[in-house]
Amino acid sequence: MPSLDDVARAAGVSTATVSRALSGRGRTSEETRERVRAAAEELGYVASATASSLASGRAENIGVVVPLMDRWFFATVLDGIASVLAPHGYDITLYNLTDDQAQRRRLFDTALRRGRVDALIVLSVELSDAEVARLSSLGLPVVGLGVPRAELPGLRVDDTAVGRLATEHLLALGHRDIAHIGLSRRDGREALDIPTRRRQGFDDAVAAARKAGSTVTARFVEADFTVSGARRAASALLSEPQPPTAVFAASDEMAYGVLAAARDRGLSVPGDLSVIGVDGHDLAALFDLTTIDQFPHAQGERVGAAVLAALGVGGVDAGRPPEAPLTEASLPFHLVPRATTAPPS
Amino acid sequence: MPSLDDVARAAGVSTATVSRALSGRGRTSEETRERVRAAAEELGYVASATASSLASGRAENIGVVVPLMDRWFFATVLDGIASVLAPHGYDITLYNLTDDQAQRRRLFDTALRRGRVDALIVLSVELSDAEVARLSSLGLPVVGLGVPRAELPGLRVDDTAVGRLATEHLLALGHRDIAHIGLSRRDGREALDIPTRRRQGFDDAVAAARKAGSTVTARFVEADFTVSGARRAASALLSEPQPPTAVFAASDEMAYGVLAAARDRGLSVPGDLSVIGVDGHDLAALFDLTTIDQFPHAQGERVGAAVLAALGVGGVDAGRPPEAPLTEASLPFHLVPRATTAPPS
DNA sequence: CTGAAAGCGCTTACAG
DNA sequence: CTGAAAGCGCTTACAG
Repeated sequence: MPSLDDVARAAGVSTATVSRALSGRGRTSEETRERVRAAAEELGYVASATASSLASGRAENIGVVVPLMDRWFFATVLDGIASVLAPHGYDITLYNLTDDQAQRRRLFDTALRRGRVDALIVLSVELSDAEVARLSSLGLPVVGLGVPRAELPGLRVDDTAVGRLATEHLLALGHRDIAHIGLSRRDGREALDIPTRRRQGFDDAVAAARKAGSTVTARFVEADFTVSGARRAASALLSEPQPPTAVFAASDEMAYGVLAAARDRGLSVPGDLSVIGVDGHDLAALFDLTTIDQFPHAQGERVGAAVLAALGVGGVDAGRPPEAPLTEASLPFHLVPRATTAPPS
Repeated sequence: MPSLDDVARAAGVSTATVSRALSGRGRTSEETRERVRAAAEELGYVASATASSLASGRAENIGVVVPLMDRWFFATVLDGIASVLAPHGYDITLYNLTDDQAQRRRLFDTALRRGRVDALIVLSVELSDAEVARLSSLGLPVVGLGVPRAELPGLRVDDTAVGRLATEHLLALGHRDIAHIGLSRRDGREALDIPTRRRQGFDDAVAAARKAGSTVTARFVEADFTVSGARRAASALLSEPQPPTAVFAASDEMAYGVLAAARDRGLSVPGDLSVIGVDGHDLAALFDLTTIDQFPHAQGERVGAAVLAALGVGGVDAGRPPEAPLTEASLPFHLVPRATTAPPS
């Protein structure tokens, strides 16, 4: 691999000039720039990322902290992030955050503190106070996506509104016995996480319907965010003497589990049971699943653009203080009615 | 962020000693090592990744080249890779390889040549000769997974055998009119890519059955590797006057498309049509889909272990020349019979 | 606009 | 076992 010196020698200028000509930082005459470029091209020179970032303090690399890399949602968001970062020359390094405490310590105490990235994107993980403090002490721009922490600037969907919308859809169809399958943390602390917000929206919509005079039976069933978890929970629910006529599942994958449980028990959808999910999953159309699409790819693009803005990279947004638009729960979502929801028979 | 100097001062030793004590490279007295560790701990010191890699030539970072980051298969493989690399302190930087030529040039001519990674994992992408040459000129260990290139050491499944196994399963059930939905490149060049190999297996199995005296009708239908692509292709196929009694889809996601097409046309599965896929997809159990599982998570673990071995990291394998086991098509796969395949009625 | 030189924060022969 | 010193390959004030 050729070095800066090789290019300098070939072009007959100093290394300083080569650096300036190639990076575009600092002045260079048009003519010199051309000569340097030609020499670099000729030699196949590419600046060493590590030398460059040691000298400049810029890593041109963004860290992305993800839970569950193999989940469709995160993979899709990641694809969205990459699609906006790559054209600006930023690489992405991946940090997988699991529930394993030793691994989390390794991540927060070591991996993230090695100065490898210019900024961090954190995707819907729940962080302890100590972890949030760790993140702040990094001295880097950190942008969250769906992170339930007011301290971190971040983008998110208004998941309470999402839960409300899903529930209202079922109520509007005439359902009066509705179950919500999801998660809910009511451990004293202010619960801002996505599952709890969705459940809150469910509760709110039910309360509003009751206030308006409807008699609504509402149940909440806990299940983890997987197909099989929801399938088990739904199986139990549907074998009760008086099963609900509609289920709001907290994610599309959970909704698939509900569909499977209904099929297992010989219930027809939407004849015997209406089902609605959340996400806009890849296969939702295949299942004809009514869902609330939250455009995960676009979310990735937005959060990617947000870090670029925080770093002062790119177009008009450069340098703009990103706080204002970032702390809002402003990401779009949209009800997609399909064949798994209908009026109760 | 504290630096090496700070630690050296606090521990009352030279920076050289700190470096040795903390990295474990070179001799240090037990006592000094402890003192240095304590000082580092106390200060919260973590070595700068960029300075360290500039000085040592080791980046402790592995590049992973992926097509289609949002595909379940690749996300799962990636998760497997991360699970073996992270415990060894290796980070992962992601390089998304699309079909966009400009983007590919940027990747091969610049991004990969910046010296950011110690080794590269390349996941089932098809590379031009120039790109393979680029990869070799990097002077780094490169390990492929499902890359159809003899020049690159790599792991792969014997996809011809996979295609044969799927087809034999249908033949063994008694099907004599079988279609394969997939891809096949017959452009003169030796076609070693996964889709073509699977089709080759299909052809081989059919030929063998004929040789053994069976009268078999076999058709090949081209479709891209998506649910909707396969759905369209299957729709056309199933509306022919004499549709096949069984379909071998080249991936599980394609099989989902076939199931949807059958449902669209009111055909029952497996009553009117048997369907088999390949992958061992997340949702295959949900669909009761017969498939050939290829254990993608384990594939990721294997290829992760292979690069570690190539770098001489970790246990017994360190330094072992990885060529021999790596060029074989030795990754396991397994038929998982479920409810979408049965004898023809 | 261009160059000489210091410096980014580590690692590693080389001596002792 | 430990330290002084060179060096990894760039970038960037500072002069001119």
